[in-house]
Parts: sequence; C-alpha cells; structure tokens
Amino acid sequence: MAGRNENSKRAVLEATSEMLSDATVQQLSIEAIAKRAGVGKTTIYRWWPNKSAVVIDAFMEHHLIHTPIPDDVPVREALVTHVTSLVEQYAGPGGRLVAQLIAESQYDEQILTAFRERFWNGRRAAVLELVKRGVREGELRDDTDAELMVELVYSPVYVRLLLGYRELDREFARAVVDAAFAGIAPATAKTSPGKKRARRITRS
Amino acid sequence: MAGRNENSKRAVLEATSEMLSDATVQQLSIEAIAKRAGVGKTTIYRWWPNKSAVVIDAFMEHHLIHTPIPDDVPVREALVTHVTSLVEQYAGPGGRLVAQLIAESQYDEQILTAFRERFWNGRRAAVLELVKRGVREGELRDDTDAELMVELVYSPVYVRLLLGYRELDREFARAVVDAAFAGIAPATAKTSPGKKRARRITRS
Amino acid sequence: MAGRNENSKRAVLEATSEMLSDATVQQLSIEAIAKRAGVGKTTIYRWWPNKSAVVIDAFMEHHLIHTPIPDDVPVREALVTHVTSLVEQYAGPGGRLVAQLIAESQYDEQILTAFRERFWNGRRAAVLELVKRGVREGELRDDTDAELMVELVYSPVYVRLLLGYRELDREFARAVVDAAFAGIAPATAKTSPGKKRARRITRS
Amino acid sequence: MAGRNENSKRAVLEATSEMLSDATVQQLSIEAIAKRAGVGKTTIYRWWPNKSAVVIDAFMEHHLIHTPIPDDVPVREALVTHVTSLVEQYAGPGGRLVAQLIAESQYDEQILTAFRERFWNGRRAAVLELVKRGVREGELRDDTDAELMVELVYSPVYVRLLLGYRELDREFARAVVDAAFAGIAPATAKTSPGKKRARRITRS
DNA sequence: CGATAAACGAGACGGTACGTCTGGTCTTGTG
DNA sequence: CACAAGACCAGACGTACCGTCTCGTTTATCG
Repeated sequence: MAGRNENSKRAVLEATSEMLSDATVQQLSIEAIAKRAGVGKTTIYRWWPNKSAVVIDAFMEHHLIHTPIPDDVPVREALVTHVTSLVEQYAGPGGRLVAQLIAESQYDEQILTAFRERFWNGRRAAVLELVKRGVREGELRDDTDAELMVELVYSPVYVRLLLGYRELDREFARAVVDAAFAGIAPATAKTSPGKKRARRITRS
Repeated sequence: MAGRNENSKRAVLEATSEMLSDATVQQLSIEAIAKRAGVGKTTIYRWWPNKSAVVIDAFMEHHLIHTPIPDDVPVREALVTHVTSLVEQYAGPGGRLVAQLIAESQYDEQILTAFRERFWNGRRAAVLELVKRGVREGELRDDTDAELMVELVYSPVYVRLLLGYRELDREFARAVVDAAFAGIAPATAKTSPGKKRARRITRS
Repeated sequence: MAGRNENSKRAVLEATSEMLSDATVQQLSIEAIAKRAGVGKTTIYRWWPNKSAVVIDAFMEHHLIHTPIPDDVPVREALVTHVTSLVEQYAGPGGRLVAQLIAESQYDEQILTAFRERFWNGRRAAVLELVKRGVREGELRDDTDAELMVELVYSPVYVRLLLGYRELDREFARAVVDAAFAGIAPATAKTSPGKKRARRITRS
Repeated sequence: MAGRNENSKRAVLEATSEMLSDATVQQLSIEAIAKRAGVGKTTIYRWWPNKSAVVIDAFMEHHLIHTPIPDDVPVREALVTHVTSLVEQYAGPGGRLVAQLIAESQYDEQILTAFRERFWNGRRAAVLELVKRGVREGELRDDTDAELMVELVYSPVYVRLLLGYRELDREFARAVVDAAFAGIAPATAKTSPGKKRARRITRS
C-alpha cells in the first residue's frame, strides 16, 4: 500500500499559501495550485474535498493566528490583550483570508464546520476559561452567561472584518471589551433594569 | 433609453428573485437568469456590473426586510422589538440570502458598498435615532457611544447568521439588547469601572 | 441569431490539417486543435460531434484524393488508370490518414457512415458507371455483377493499405484489375466453371 | 526467485476476454482489467507492452477462429468451404473484435505485426498450400500468382468486415472465390486478353 | 529448511485530455 | 434600430486513465 506522500501535501499547502498573498480564495483554482505545486490535480482531489478545504489547511499551517491570553492580570485586561492582538492580526492580510473563509462557508456546510471547529471553538474555549476565572475571582457576576460573553466580545470584531464598517484597531478592541463588561445604561439607574438585567443576561 | 428596457429590467429582477428561492447566489448564473427572463445576456450586462448587483436589486424589490422600531415605548423595549423582528426574518430564507450577499461582498468592493448602504446604514440610522431619543429621555447616559451601540446590537446577530454558531431566536435578541444595556460586571462593584466605564465606552 | 463564424470553422480545419501531417488521429486532441486554431473548445464541440468528424472534414478540404477515370479508353484500361492513381495516393501520407479513419470507424458508427458516404460511395458510383459502359460496349459480360466488381477492385487496395501486407504500387494496381477481369482458372478449362461462373458471379 | 505466477496471467486474459463481450477495445482500460482480474497494474505492464497486446492474447486464447480447409475436394470447393466458415465467424462477435484489432494496428506497428503473424500468415499459408495443390492437380494454371490469390480471396471479406459495406454471408464467400477463379470478361472473348491475362496475372 | 529476492496486490504519484460549464464580449437577424 | 438570441474565446471544473513508482506481502527456489 502506497500511503500518503508528505512531500505532495506540503507542496500543495505551500503553493496555496503563497498564492493566497496575491489572490482571493475565489480567484485561486485547483488547477493553478496543482501547477504551482508541481502536483497532479488528482492528488489534490484525493486528499481534499474542495478548494476551501485546501485553503483552510494552508491557512492553519502558515498563517496561524496567535492570540495570547495572559493569566496573571485581571480578566478584563486579559480579554483586552487578547482581543487587541486578534484585532491587530485581522487588520493584516490574515484578516482578509479569514473573511473569505467565512464567505466560502456560506456555500459549503463542511467549510463552515471546519471553520467553527478550527477557529471559533479554540477562541471560545479560551474565553470560557477566562470567564470561569473571572467568576471565581469575583471579577464577574456568578450568573454571567459565558457563551453570550464569547459572542459579545468576538462578534463586533468579525462584523468589522467582514463589512469593513469601521477600522479594526486597538481602540475598538478595548471599547468592545469594556462594553461587554459594562453596559451603557445610566450608572445611577435604580429602576427595574438593574434586577432584570441580571436575570436576562443569564441564559439557560 | 427606450421604454422597452423597463420590461427587461423587471423581468430580470423577477427571474432572479424566483431562482433565488431554490439556489444560492453562487449557483445562479447570468446565463440562467437571462434565459429564464427571456432576455439577452447583453441586456443584463448593460444594466448591472455583475451577478451580485442583480441579486441585491432583486432582493431589495422582493424580499425586503421590515423591522419596525416603535417610538412609544422605552428605548430598550423598542430595540428589543426591533432586533427580535430582525432575528426572526434572518432565521428564515431571507437570512440565507443576506449571508450570501455578505459572502459575495468579500470578493467585490462594490457589493460591499452596496450592501452597507442599503442594509446596514438604514438600520444604523434608525438605531442612532433611537439612541438619541434614549439620551434625551434619560434612558441612556449622555456619553453613550451611539455607533458602538449599533455594532454591539447587530454584530452578534450577523455572526450567528453567518456562522450558525447558535440559534437565531427571540431569546437571543433580548439577551443581546440587555447585554448592550447592562454589561456583566458585578452590580455591586464600587471600583473604578464605574467611572472608567463611562470614559472607555465613549469613542472619540 | 448569431450564425456560424466561417473564420472559426476554417481555422479549426486548417489547424487540424496541419497537425495531421505530424501526428496520428489518435494523437490529436480537441484541446490541442482548439489551441492551435485560437478557438474555444466549445466552438469545436458546437459544430462537430467528435474528433474524427473534424478530421474527416479537414481531410475532405485539404487532402482530397482525385482519381480520374478516363472515358475514352477501354474500360479495363480506364480502371487500371483509376486504381493506379488511387494506389499512388494511398501510398503517400494521405493513405495513412485514410487508414486511421477506417480505424476510427470501428468505434463510431457515424464515422463509418461518413467514411462510406464521402469516400467509398463516390468511387463506387464511378466504377458502377464504368461497368455499365463496359457492358454496353461489349467489353464486359451482360451479367457482370457490378457491385461485386467494385469490391474486387478496391478491397485488395484497402487491405494492403491497412495491413501493410505488401507494397502499394502500380504493379499491384494492374494485377488487381487484371484479376478482376480474368480469373485464374486454366484458360483451357472446359468444365462447368464456364457456365457456373456466369451464374455465380451474378448477384441477386 | 518468486517465479511467474501463471494465475495472474490467466486471470488477466480471462478478465479481458469477459470484458470484451460488452466493450470495445477502446473502451477497455488497463486499470479496469487489473481491477476485474484482481491484479496489480504493474503485473500487466510487466508481461504485456500495452492494451492491444493483452487483447490479442486474450483473443487467441478464447475466441480463436477455426477455418478448416478440406483436402479431399477440388481446390475451388475447398476454398469456398474455408472462406464460408471464415465469413460466418466474422459475422459474429469475433468479427467485431478482429476489426478493432486492425483498427488498433493503425496506431501501433507492433500490434500490426502481431496481427499479421497470428491471423493473416496462418490463413495465407493455408491458401498458398492449397494453390500449390491446385497447380499440381491441374485445377489452376501453372503461373498462378499465389500471393495475389491470397489477397483476392481475403480482401473483400476484410473490407466488408471493416466497412460493413454489405452483408458478410455465404453467398458472398462463394461469389468471391468464384470471381477469383473466373474473372468477368466475356467468355467468348478470343482476343488478346486470354494471353495477356496470363501474363498480367503473374507477378514477379 | 530458512533466507532471499522476484513477483505480487494495492494504490499514490505527475500528467494529459476529456466533455461541460460559465464568464464576459461580439455579431447578427428580426420584430 | 434595439435587443433576443446566441456564437465567440478563454479557461476551470471534476473524472478517467495513463505509465511509473513505492510499498509491504507472499512464495518458491537454492544455498
């Protein structure tokens, strides 16, 4: 039995990676990747179901985004650090690629799944951990909805990435984290919201 | 331009609209639209720069999403109503289409612009107005960052739409609005956050 | 309606014709023809069902074989002249091509039909005419089976062409015609063959 | 040493033989043969240079055509018997295969050689023998061109096989042999043809 | 009788070409 | 005389096989 040739795999991912710096995912073609990698098209189709799968793998190998979460500072600051570095990386070429992967996901359930598993879930887990610490150390309310927290913190980043609505910068990162921690109702409000808020924000 | 072409235009948009109920934007082809509309390909290219532009127009004509914002209830409730109806519409077939338009936007600046102008800005303006009212009526702090508010409220909706991370439902709509209004730090906190929060959340 | 572009057609046939001088029909590819002709593959597939059809057309336009049949000499001599010139042309590059067309015919009924109609039937008709004259002028027996005559005269030529069994030359052309006219039984034979022959050779 | 595995060889030929009843030589692929035979492609390439070689071997083993030539009847009748049985076999599925082998021969000199050696030469030798007997026993003229005889008798059969010009049947077999023995000039002719014929028909 | 080297099955590899599809442009005949 | 109809060039799609090339795994002498 033959077994997979690691050289081919590497060549494909490398070629893809290189080409992605000049072209969009849509512009890439399996044919061009194969030619650039010096590999038969069949070899690509043998190991990947489609173009986006190749792109995801290439991205994971060469463009991996590292977003450290310090654990020796208050949770809020740790989050700011984390989101800031995420934002900074998404502001570069890697961001365009991630946006395109999300685009491809709209047409292929498998890409969507892969994207969620390889990008979203990793970060989500880190934030969940962080929230747990925050609760433990009293920095967050006991009934904090951690999952919602994940979405509150990341969603604006992804929307800016996708819609280019406004700049992806550190200011923005801090504002988002602050908002997630604070809310914007008048600090003096003594009305029901105070209580309701706690209830509402908790998700089953 | 001859009167004749209004018919063609309408036929194209109608054909596109019909076909979109069975197919993704990617699956549509100018060729197929032309055939179904009984129109020459040239005619389409004369009036629209590309497929996505046709789709946007078709969507605006036939699938328009209405998300009322009541003005006789507290801002927070008005927002909940608004986001809830948005979420409900995005949970249906219209949502899939919007997601695909965002996807197409990643590959064409013009689509992105069109999308922002026709979808995002409309809602954004409504929310800005609402925030203004909230400030005026004392329901929101004077220094509320209205633009940030827009993002805080909509982003999680779009991210769930695109990543299908969790269900798009009314629970979620309310939770998101509540979060935007509240924040999740301990209610009893007397620390700096109180003041810092105000400063931080304000954007220059 | 658009209507066929004569330039494209000509370019395809010319390219095919040129390439056929260096390559076998099997070695030709639609892709290569399209490239050489500066034409889209689609255009070829639009007008011809397959490679062999293109080759037949190209051959008819550029390599056509002319085999005159004089009508002012005895039928036998006219036939010798005709077969000789056929043989001489088949001995050249045109012969290889005809052989390959017969080969292709084994895999495609349409090619076979086209081949018979465009090559075989033309010659056959000429020989039938000739036989008619021969009978009229008393050079051939009244009951001559003209169709059989066609086969007797051409078959050995085609078999030598295909099997390369022996040289295709003028000697051979004359021998074949003579044989068709003569037979090889002893001239002195007084046996039944004389009569039977007449009956047998006539086909219903 | 491992030694050649006769099982593999047999399996390949058997698989080929079976597949040939449903498919043309062109449609067969080494890959399919290997799979059907439960054999590695390498094994096939080790023992045969190409597809046609496998087909020839398979044909020789399973579809061999037997065409008896009786030696106790006049040569003419013996020939009729022989050609009749040849014609009858070629009218069946074996004929299609032989035609395809001739087709393949146009693209590969080795196939042509193999075909001539294994099919043509055998029959040719038998006919040569027969002609020798005919001359010895006075049934044929001394100067009979035996090689030409071979071609005269077989060519029409092969041409009908390849071009499907008309039916391959016993009528035809007899007509061809008669023609070879007789010629078609008027029986009463006392002119030169009688002598010329003899001269002409003799080949150096 | 156990080592050893061939031939073996499996199947991955770099390639070529297939026939189809769509994109975006150009051409033509018709209503 | 505008426009539907559709032909045009271009080139990617995903598939089928090509002939070569490892891979372990039989096997079947021969040392």
